[in-house]
Amino acid sequence: MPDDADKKPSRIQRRNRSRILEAALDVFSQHGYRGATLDQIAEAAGLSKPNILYYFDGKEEIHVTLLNQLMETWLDPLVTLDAGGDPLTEILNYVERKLDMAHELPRESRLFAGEILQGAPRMAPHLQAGLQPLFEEKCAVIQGWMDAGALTPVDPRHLIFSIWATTQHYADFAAQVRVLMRDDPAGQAGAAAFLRTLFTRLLRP
Amino acid sequence: MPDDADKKPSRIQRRNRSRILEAALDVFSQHGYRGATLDQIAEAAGLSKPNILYYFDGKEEIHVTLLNQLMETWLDPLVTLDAGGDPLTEILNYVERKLDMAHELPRESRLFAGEILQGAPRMAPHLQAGLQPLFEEKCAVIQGWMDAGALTPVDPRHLIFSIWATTQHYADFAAQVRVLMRDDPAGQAGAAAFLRTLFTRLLRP
DNA sequence: TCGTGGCTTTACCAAATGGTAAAATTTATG
DNA sequence: CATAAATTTTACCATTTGGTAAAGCCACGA
Repeated sequence: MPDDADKKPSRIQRRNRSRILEAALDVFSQHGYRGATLDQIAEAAGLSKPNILYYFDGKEEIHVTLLNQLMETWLDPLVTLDAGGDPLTEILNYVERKLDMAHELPRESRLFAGEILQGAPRMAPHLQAGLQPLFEEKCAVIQGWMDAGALTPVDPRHLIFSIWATTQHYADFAAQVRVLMRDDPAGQAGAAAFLRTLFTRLLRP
Repeated sequence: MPDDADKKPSRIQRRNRSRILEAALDVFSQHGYRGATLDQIAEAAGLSKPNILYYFDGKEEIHVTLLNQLMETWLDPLVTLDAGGDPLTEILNYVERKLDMAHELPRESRLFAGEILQGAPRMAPHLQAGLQPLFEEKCAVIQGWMDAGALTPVDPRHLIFSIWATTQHYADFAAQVRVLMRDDPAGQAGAAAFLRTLFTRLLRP
């Protein structure tokens, strides 16, 4: 059993586990947890279903593993928001990084969105333990900037929500955006410019 | 067969069909299309599974019916955006109505979000035929306001996306918002105030 | 009261799906 | 090379699930 946590994984184990996770990201993000099947994941990974169950204890473990890995990547832009930097620049850089992620990692964004949409049944602990402390830390940083008069005072919590919502929208609602933008190739740059304006005008004192 | 479109439905038919749709909204919005089962819907509706299939041809027809009904409600606030009104007031009223809907009809919001998230497999035609023309009409209205100098000029398409994203976020990501707001009872009013500030500062010339 | 047609239940079914046992095969190791 | 360990395949299985057939029930008009 490669699931034993005490031994270091072999070359084959690392390769196959990452193949499985890559395939599972595709399938889960497109069909949701329940909509994804082990057969689909197996085919996308180029492995047999029992072979997949040799590497993971079950469908749920694959999903949870994916979600855990995702949390790091996902929170990284917020982690790097620097209390010592220029306030408005820091916020605008955060927005830009989140928007880049929506464009570069749409599957991850949709996987996350699907999980939250259904009430975070397999992620509630991670939200509580991983996201909440970081969120409150950065809210305090932003509140400090506002108290110092460096930013227009607004509720930092809703500010962060609005950044998440507006950036992730381009990944999570891509099907809708595609229809309404009629494949405008300047769409991505347009979104960046719009959001820069939006948050600059909100926050510049 | 009550599915025949030529006869007017009986009292019982109307009652049971609406029971089924109400139950299905609960179940589909919570578990997604594939995650929902006819048994769950049947139990929630207080009917037997074959009885449900007496009123609807199958699972997919229930889902599509729900989506079709939803479209009207969903687009109504945008429909009522009035080219003759005061531009900023019209936009802020639109934001407010969308936010109210997110709070009052979260199941509908999540049903819609889930469908788009998975690429709108059962809704693409409706987006094209129902949403797109309305979207472009209202974009033109907003563009007109901007050209007249009544609003700060920004891309109206991204403006509308940002309104959808920020308002629906409170319904679609409620599980996350709940954790991070720690059940702050002033949360709803806070969101309304924040969004009013956000879009006022963006758009007021 | 007796049909008749609309509605509901009972008893199923075939396919899909998550998962397992164990044989077969490949890979690493002495 | 020989042997043990790791990996993969083959052949299954039990449950769930969307759906159906047909018998039974019930309200209502003649």
